[in-house]
Amino acid sequence: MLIKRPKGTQDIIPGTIEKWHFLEEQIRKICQEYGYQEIRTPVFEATELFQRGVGETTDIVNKEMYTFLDKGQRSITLRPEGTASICRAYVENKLYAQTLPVKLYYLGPMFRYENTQAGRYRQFHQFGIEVLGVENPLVDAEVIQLLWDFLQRLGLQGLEVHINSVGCSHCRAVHREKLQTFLEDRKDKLCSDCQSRLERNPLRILDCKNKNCQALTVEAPTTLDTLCPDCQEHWESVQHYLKMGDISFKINPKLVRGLDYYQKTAFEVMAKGIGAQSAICGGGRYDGLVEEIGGPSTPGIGFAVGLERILAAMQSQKIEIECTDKTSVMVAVLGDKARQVGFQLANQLRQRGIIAFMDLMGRSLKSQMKYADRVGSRYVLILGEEELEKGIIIVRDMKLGDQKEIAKADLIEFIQNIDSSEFEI
RNA sequence: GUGGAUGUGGUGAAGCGGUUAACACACCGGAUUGUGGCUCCGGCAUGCGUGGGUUCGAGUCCCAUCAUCCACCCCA
Repeated sequence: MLIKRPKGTQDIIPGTIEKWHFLEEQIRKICQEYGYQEIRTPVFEATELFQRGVGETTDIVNKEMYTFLDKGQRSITLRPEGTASICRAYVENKLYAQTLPVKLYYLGPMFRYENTQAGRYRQFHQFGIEVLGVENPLVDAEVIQLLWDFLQRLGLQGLEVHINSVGCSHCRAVHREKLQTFLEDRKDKLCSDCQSRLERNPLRILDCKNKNCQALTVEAPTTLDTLCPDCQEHWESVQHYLKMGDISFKINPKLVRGLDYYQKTAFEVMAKGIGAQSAICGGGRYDGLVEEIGGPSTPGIGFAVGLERILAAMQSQKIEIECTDKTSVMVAVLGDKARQVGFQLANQLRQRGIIAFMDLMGRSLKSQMKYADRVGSRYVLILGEEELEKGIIIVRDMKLGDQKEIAKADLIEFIQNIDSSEFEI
């Protein structure tokens, strides 16, 4: 093997692609039901978009971006997530001039330069939704509701929805100070990562995985402790609506998303069965992001789910994705003349919307039968010299193991109206 | 970026210094003239990730390198 696929990428081949089709169908269906419209943005953007949008202090921007210079010396980055691009598109296409809210969904590949492991890839796929223009906490609940609904429809069990409020920029500033004061005394005991976080982004210390740091932050002030009256009201309202929606959620005051743009509501969904990874979805509110990108002050909220992780969770829970094979017709021929007639026949069948194909390998009749069996064709049309002379075609039902002679002139109609009872003795 | 495991045909895998690299599945072909699923027979690795080295001799030992998987960090 001379050339292999790049690390962390995947070929989705027949046998697996059906699962993706199924997921994609479910996504489109539920989004339509909730009144969301699809948006497609480029898979690469100006690097600056993510630096500003996702945030300079994040891991994504610091170490995970696929960045390169194009031939015009522009710094380009393969999108590591969807929200920044969508806010950019919202501003660039002046969607804010349309009836609000703007409710969008997207589906496609994202890129992050990381070392791979179970449930983690360099090219992976996300489905996400974004609602722009709504401050009302009702939308926070609706977004989580859609998410929950989606996951339930897939049949996933044992999921945990964690939610938190990280407050607005005002309460964040208050919290930041309190937290820094609190941690200042214990600075020496923090891990080296957290020591540098203390200055740049102390909030992230709260969800450090280091056991030491976790112990140190047990008593630390959380964002929930320092919410301003507005944020507090919003937070309570979100919970109220969620309870109405019959969603079981856990309040996790230590939940801090890895992206800088989140404000107020933040949430994650955890699942088992995807290796050391557990998050299958993350989301939250990003009220300042559109403005940051140069648009009008616009509230926003959304989430993104990892499709590979959804599929992994489904597989570990043994949730079968049904792939119904459509009935197909295989045209088996014997001899050159028959092949030509068969070629036309297959064409005619396809014109009527029937799945029909021939052997392309020049196989013997026996092998053609075998092939039809392998690929699961329900019917085989057998056409040889004899049949040509008599002006008939043999129609064999592979499932019942019966066959019938049909006049060539009647064949198309016969296949179209086929009913397996025709073959029963 | 760091650590661990593994690398033999399409797949799963034997082989653990010595003639032509087991076996199973898959695939292809055949078992009297034109018919699948069962059975039987036959075919299918000039090579054991790659490059060095040790040795009379290496898939089998040593070194390097690459790749894959898993884990840390973080996230989808």
